[in-house]
Amino acid sequence: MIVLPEMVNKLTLFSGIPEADKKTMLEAGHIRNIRRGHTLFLHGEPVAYFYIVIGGTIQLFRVNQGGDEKTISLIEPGQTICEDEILNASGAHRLNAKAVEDTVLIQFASSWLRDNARKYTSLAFNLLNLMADHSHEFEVEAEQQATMSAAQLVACFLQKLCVLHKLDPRGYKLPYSKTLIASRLGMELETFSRALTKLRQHGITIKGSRVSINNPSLLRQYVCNSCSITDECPAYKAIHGICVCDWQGLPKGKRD
Amino acid sequence: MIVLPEMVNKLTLFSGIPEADKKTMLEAGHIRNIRRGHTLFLHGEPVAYFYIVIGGTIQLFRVNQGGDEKTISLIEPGQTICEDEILNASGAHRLNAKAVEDTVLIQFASSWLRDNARKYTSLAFNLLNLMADHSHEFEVEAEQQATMSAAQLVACFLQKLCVLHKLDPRGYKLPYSKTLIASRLGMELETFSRALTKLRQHGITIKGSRVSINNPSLLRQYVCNSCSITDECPAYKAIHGICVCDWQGLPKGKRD
DNA sequence: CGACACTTTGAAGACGATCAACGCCGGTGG
DNA sequence: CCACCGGCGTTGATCGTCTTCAAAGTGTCG
Repeated sequence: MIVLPEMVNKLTLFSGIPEADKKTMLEAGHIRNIRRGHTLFLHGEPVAYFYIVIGGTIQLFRVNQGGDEKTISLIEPGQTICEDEILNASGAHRLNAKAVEDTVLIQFASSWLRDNARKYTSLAFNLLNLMADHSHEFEVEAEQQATMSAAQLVACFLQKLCVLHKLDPRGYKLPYSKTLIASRLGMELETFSRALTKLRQHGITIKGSRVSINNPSLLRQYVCNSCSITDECPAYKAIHGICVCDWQGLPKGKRD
Repeated sequence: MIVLPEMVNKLTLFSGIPEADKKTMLEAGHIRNIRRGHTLFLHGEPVAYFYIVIGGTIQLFRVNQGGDEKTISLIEPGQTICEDEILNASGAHRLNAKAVEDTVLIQFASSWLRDNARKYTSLAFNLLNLMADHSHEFEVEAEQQATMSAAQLVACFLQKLCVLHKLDPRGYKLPYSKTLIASRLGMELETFSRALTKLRQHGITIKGSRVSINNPSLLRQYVCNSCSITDECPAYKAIHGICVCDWQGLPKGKRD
């Protein structure tokens, strides 16, 4: 018998399902360990499993013609992988996945997800919720990529890191390599590095992998100015706790 | 009593639901006409309805600080609006929507969607499918935006237009203004215009709103070279019929 | 201590955005 | 019928930002 970590039981994905049923459901899962740098699956392979990350980090990425990786997202403990690919008709992985560090996950046959979503309305609903949130995050990110400068993107990333990982903004360590972060932000390593330099003038200092955000105005809750209706942007706040969409510490199009 | 267009009955969204039940469900809808240029809803307003477009086109867009619009997507007959916002917890619109041309849609109270998804497993499943597809399309688009040059994006757009609207590539009329297309592709009108000029050298001619694609190699079914596994990219083909991800007629980084 | 991965810095070039001017066209009003 | 206007698209010039290539610097782990 497998002892599932307590956190899996508490996932909102399984909320609304009777405890007994949940227990049975989760017993179908198998623990899997992926060594740092090893591959979980590749683009084009058939979609066989649904995964829940328990420890470590999984990188989802594409490889373009030139051979370099573009990171789509980084999956952390408590998050899931492949729900969309399973629920989609295509049947093949659309991304590559590998472990950034030694990673532990639980895997379920993909039919497990489909069958249980059919059986438990709550699960189907939680999945709908999850996917709606994802696609919203994606929209926001796409807009930011298009609108903001490299330095702004980096600043937002560092801020979000604090909020989501509950780090102390006064001084924390980057959880990933700079190369990985640059790839995650869709920029070249050199651009990322130069962005860090610029941020020093705005109260964000980075030495090695040690970050500290000293500009107090970067730490309070933001109110979104870019909304067309009111001064507040509840949608953003609901998801991120902060409203990063209007971080304007670095006006665009201005020389240093 | 409202006479619903036949097409609504055939939507895959409602597949698997008994005809009688479907009929009752759909009778809850109200026809709504939106005049060209008029607004359907604004960012920040509460999410009140689920919409199915029957005729015309709805533009979903954001307005950024500078005041100009960034088009997120163009919704055509047979497509739906707001399913994600309804299934998401936030409760407020995250986008603006207006009619590009005179548009007809059916609207349902947002609770209608939630309740019926709870009642009919098939509907919940079809929604999951739909959203999984959307998020995939989004991923592809985000990648293309990041990878391809303006000219490549335009070429792909024109190609897709042929496929999705079943137009004759030898000569067809742009269904939208160039300003709108440019906004949809995330570029300035000037950039779009210059891209059209470049495409002439590659067998795509545009005069006014008349397009013709003369380069035969741009018309056959594409096989994806950028996949890491095989020569074929079933995921792309499944969705688009063509694999636009490897359109390389215009090598990047080369001067004209 | 040396090897190697990772990061920084510099210089040059490509690309798209922006600003400005102009051309084209359809509509309106005198 | 003509003059004027506004919406829309094109073209040119300039400028900022990011990428690319190249080389040097830093850190870590055997």
